[in-house]
Amino acid sequence: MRVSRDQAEKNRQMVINVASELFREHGFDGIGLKDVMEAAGLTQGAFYKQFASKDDLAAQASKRALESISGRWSAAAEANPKDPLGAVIARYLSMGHREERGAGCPLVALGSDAARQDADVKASFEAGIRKYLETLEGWVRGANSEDSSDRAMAIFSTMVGALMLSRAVNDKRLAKRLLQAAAKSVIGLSAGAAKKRQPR
Amino acid sequence: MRVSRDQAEKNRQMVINVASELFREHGFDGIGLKDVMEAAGLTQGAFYKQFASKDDLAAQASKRALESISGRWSAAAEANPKDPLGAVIARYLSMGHREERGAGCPLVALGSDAARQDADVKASFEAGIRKYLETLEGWVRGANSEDSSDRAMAIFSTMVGALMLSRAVNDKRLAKRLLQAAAKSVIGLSAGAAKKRQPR
DNA sequence: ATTATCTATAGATCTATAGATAATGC
DNA sequence: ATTATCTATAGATCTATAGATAATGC
Repeated sequence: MRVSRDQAEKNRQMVINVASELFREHGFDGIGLKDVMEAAGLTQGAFYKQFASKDDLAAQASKRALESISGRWSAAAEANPKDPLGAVIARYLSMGHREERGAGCPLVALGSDAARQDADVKASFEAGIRKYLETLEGWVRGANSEDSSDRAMAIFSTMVGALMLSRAVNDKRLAKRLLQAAAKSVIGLSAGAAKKRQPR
Repeated sequence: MRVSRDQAEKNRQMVINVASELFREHGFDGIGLKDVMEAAGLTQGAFYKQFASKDDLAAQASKRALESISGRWSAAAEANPKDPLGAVIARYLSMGHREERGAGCPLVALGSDAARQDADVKASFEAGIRKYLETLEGWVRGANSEDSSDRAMAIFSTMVGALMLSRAVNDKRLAKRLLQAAAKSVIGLSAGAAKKRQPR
């Protein structure tokens, strides 16, 4: 029954990966440890040698999910160095992303849930959010660095909010309009209509 | 044990009100019917004479929560007819709202959860979202009606997204910056920098 | 007579733990 | 000898139902 340390570590990673998907699909409270472990090819009993608690797994799975999407942004940006933001929003604000909860942005899939979780889970989310903001800031033109930072935050909020709203409605036409309106606005914001704002 | 029809209806309304708060605080899966009924001053057994299922209550409580916030927007707007949007975002994008999950915007508190619920719950959310967008559209200046509609959607997405992100992080300073950056952006968007867009 | 609410419970499921088992690592 | 995983289970909790009770509504 015992497996090698190498295999044990691989199993642990598999559990985190599987959990990062299942949590995004069903919420932290919507899926049990039994289902997670079985999806990873193990039984429930192995769980507590790998993790301290369900909350512990939630924090690690959140971290993994955020890193995986962060990786996708980098890839999209590299594939389109002239317009990285355009490449990212074309995918992020798409109906495809709307319908792909388990593999999509964890902030949208679990953002409301995260607010109710313990500090460790929130720490995973916070680290992920900082990372996204940093990346966006590099893609955005502002009057100064504070302005760029504000702009990145507004853009990110718009993206996250639009995708979440699009998933909360039944009507696909409304969902699509929400995504498109957000895309239009984000493009406008990134171009930088830095009018009133003076450097300090 | 039996109460009058009048009282029974009052009890039902009380359950919906209580549920609309508890769901926002703990999520649809984070609170049991026993706790909801007890918070309403009844016992668990009375539930199924009042509602068909937990999903049924979720749909009705969502509707109630969205209507209650919608009412607050109207009140804020009436109190400040010269700048209704300003009045609403001053409250919506505040740290006070961030810390008041149970009584705050249900889209932020339950948006991620709503995506996983049945069509009835989503219908409640959709109706609420349409109402907010309609209200916002009246407060926004656009080059034409389609443009106003797009603007309203982008503004609403920004507000919802920023509040959700602010709740998903531990650091209150970052939370506050997210809310302020969103407020700044929303004010800019509502003023209407309708440059490139020509009427059709 | 009807029925809103109560107590009690069925049956499923959830997190976490205990002890057995069998393969690894020394 | 150690330990990763397994089977089994404790104890709590969840949704939903059944039957009793007592007040309403006719």
